[in-house]
Amino acid sequence: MSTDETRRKLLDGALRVLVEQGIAKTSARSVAAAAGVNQGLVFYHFGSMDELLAAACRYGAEQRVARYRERLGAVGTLSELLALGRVLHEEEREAGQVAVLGQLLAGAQTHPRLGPATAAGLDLWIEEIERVLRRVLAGGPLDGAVEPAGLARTVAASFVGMELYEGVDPAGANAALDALEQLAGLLAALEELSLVARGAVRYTLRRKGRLSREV
Amino acid sequence: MSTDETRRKLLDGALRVLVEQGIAKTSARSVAAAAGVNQGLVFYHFGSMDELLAAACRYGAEQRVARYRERLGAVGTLSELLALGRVLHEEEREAGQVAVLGQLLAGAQTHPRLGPATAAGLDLWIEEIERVLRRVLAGGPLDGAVEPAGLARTVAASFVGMELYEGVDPAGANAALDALEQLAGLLAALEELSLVARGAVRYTLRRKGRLSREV
DNA sequence: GTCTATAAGCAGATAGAC
DNA sequence: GTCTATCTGCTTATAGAC
Repeated sequence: MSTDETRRKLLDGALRVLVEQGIAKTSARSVAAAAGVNQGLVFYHFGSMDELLAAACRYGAEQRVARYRERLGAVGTLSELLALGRVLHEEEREAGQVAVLGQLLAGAQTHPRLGPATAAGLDLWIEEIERVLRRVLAGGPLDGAVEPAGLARTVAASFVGMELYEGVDPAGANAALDALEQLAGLLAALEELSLVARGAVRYTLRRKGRLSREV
Repeated sequence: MSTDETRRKLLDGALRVLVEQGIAKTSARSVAAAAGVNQGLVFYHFGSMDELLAAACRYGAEQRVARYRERLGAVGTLSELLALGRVLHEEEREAGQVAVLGQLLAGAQTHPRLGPATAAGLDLWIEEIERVLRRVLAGGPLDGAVEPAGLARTVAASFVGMELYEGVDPAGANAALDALEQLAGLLAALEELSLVARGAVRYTLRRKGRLSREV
């Protein structure tokens, strides 16, 4: 069998075990079994379990982000971004892929090699989110008031937290997402304010921002 | 030694190992060593590791929530809540206690007994947050537009995600928190809008809400 | 590149002395 | 209630045949 094919099988197997059993049960044996290859090949191809997990993290994040790149690129308004967010959440929850990032984030505390790899995987998501946010916020009342780079990181981290929360309390997570939708809807609504109201809001936000910088 | 004292030592030991080594390295042996007691006592007092972890989760959450209950009760405005949130984040990050919830959330997928216990631990936080939100949002422009119960869950889940993110990218987490602060500051500023602007905003939000319910 | 076999060690959990 | 000793099974990782 070709090197690439076995490597790919192991990476897919690692992601599947992470999704189905969590980081605690993700061992060289369980991954090899899921991949349908011999256990020793984990170490032949990746050297250690840490390296396999790090590679799987990158591999999985690339796959998922590529899956949404086109749809994210088509987003032009905050409302559209919001709608895509809910779709994305449903699809990722079903596939269990965002929870994998949570598993790896938790495991990163023990496996030091895993920290940078997980951060890199998250960065792939953050990069896409930031690009969309920059486009969507431009010209609106939030333009200049919120840093897109930071907001993208907030969104990504919250998303991961939400997926982990969903694992222990699906009803609670649903209520949380509804509230988030309401909140984001309010922001989107701000963009449709009448001109006079918008002017007053912008004035107040600016004054507020200056004050808070002085304090 | 009394039953209670040994139990408490084991609970404290479990939390310490969870903070310092993560769920993956939290074993009966490591916890007993941290607690300074014999390994067999884990099973005498708790029956299994799952039960010990579940009990430690509740125990830790109760401790931490009690620590902030008074300060949370003194919060009267969104700005004050925001300021306390940042303080709370700093203190919890230092103690590593919120990351413990992340560790347990990740582990809950494998240890089924851990799921409900972790959800219960999170609920202690959510309950406090919800109470404050209800008080702070009352009368403001967001009153009636966002469900406090759902928003409290969003805040809690995002907080956990943020703590896990901080573990792999402290600079990124800091940028994320700054953006969150900007965003929350904008919401707080909305409460200080002039009367005419506030009326326009409320009108727009109501119309928007009705529309989105129709769609 | 892939296989089997195995080393060395840690896991959860229990039995029985004290 | 606490201790030691131990069972069983799983872990990462390697050596060496094919």
